[in-house]
Amino acid sequence: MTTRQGQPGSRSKGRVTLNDVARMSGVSAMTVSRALNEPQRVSEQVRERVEQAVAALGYIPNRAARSLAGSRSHTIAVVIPSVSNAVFNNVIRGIYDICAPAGYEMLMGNTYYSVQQESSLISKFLTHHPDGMIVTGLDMADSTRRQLEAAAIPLVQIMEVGTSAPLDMNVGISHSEAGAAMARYMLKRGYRRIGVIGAQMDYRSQRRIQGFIDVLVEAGLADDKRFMTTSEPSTVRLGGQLLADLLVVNPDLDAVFCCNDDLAYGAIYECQRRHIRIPQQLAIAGFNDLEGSACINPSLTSIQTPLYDIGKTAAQMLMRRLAGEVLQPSVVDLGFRLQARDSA
Amino acid sequence: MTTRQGQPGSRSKGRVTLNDVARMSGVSAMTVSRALNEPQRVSEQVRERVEQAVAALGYIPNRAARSLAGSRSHTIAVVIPSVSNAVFNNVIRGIYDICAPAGYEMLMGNTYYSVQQESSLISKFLTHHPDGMIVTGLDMADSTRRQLEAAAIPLVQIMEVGTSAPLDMNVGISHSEAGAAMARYMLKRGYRRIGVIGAQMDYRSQRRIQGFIDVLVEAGLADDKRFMTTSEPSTVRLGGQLLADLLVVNPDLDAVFCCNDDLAYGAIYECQRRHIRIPQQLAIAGFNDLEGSACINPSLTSIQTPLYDIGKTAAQMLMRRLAGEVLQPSVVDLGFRLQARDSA
DNA sequence: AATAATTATTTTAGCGCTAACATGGGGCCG
DNA sequence: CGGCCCCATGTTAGCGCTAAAATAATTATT
Repeated sequence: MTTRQGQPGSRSKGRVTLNDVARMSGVSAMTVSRALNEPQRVSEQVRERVEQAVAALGYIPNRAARSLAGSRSHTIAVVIPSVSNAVFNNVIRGIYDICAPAGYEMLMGNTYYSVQQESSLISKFLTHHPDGMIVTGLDMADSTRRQLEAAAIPLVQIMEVGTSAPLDMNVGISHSEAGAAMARYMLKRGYRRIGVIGAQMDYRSQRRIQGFIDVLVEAGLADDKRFMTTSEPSTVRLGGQLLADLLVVNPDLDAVFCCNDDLAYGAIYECQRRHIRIPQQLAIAGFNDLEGSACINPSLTSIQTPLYDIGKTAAQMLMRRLAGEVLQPSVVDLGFRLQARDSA
Repeated sequence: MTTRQGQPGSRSKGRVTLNDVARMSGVSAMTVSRALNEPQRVSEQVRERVEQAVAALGYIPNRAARSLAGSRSHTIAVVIPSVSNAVFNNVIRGIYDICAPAGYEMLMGNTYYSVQQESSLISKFLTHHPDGMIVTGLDMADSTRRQLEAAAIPLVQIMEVGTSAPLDMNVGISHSEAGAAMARYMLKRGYRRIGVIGAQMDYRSQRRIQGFIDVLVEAGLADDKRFMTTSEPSTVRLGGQLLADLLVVNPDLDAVFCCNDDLAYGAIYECQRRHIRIPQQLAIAGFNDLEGSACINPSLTSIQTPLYDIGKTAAQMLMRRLAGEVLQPSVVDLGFRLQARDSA
């Protein structure tokens, strides 16, 4: 094997450059650049010779030089709470399916549901001078807001709409409306002693729950001791524990809204262990409608959100803006769907 | 709101540069560069004036220029099958916890379990001229192998060890040994009519299953019609369906090894629906030991792998190599643990 | 006090690429 | 056949930063 120890400090890494390709194919560097980036603008024979030289030399373009020389980085920065969350995975696919064919790269990072981490991540991303940015949520630190305004790049805030004016563009759903829809559904089904469990209380979870509770208040059925939340990260185990805690205080509950499906799984498992029949003794509903929610026993009633479309739409808005189009309106509500199943 | 329509083609974006900061703080650009990157090498007063100027001007460094001028990009490329997979999430955290404090950025991308996607992703990543690279698995296309050799950057192949010689460094576990350990465990527990279900048959899943089956063969208990696999992506639903299919052919099975926990969840749900008692009538085991596996009913027997440590160790090896250290040996097997629970 | 050694800062040059403009050689018009 | 436009390609300059060498300012040593 060749040595890979590198040679820190060596200026040139002896890599093949555009000029090497130019020399080999007998044209100027600029023509090679065009042959690679706008193939239709050079003659066919030149294109072929350049392609051969590229292959023969193993030329790998240098993005840093390209970004620096051109004024565009061909990069979109995507800021989400957690890539590992199945919810955001779908959003990312939607973004990717638009950005990749358009020649844009995605720079992706996690905030881990922390405003502070979000700020430092966005600062870091701005050093890449991305051509556009997609950020989760409408809330952010004031300093970050100012940085983004100063950067003056197209920006789409995703996941939620309606809670405040977006900085630029905005695609998502109304989480408070979704929470309210679930509450109305439960009321219609006849449940009256309704509890709520929530974890990882980011703004969107809070709004879901607030929307849910507002409806209960209106119906005169809200009771603070039935609402149990924590800022711990959502896990299946935590769902079971929160339900257990809730039942200690409220043994007579007839329904529980879990602010996401993972918590709902834990709640269902806990009921199974206690031989509580779902939904006869206790109805359970979740939020996000993950893949497993249709399979668990009983199947889980949940709110399905247009995750893929949120990502896709956000990316499309960005692409159009980058193509010079002026977009009106810039707030898009994609709506949600209540998926009724056996658990509630 | 300020206009964000951008001005494609404008050469300079009128952004604040290092020279602006230098002018304002009354020193040369080089001194500002040092004040920011090696603060201990400039006098305290200069450092302070520079910091003030940076804050006042809202200076954001340009990474493209930095990469181009220096010979290092301060970037580590990470190539994994799927960021959304909970398994890789832990690995990523391990990498991040080492790289971030060392001032390295992570460029992350999915291969979606496709060799072709892996090749194009690696090509794309090489255009960023990362200082190091972490790639999942030991298998890759020959052309990719050559590209990586030509790039001559430190490389760590992660997740599995022992199936072939690594290109450079290697950290992981032996999946065939892990599969074998599960088979021996099942045999010891007295199961004799043992089936296997597998999906998303990447190399590592295949090796788990092969290791499992090899032990059955040795025990004279292997039966091809009890092994059911598909290349579809693993889902909970698919786990249920594969188990159902398997039971049609083998109604007398007494145990099933699922090549990952998601499939095992589906299998458990399917048993619940059919009122098959686990493990009395049918034992079920998974692989990966996800968070929910301890909570499901019955709790799932699974193989726990040192995911966080794999990421951390890989990153550490890379960092040491980048610091100029020569590492021996370069293959690290971190081992696994069989987590016995109620399901098998 | 003169010199050497060390530290702090500046100067110079250039990383690899592309925007903008310049050039040259067809073809088409009047 | 000169003037015009159009196309393919070349030339020039510079994006913002840092490596390396040069210089200036300070401290240590004799």
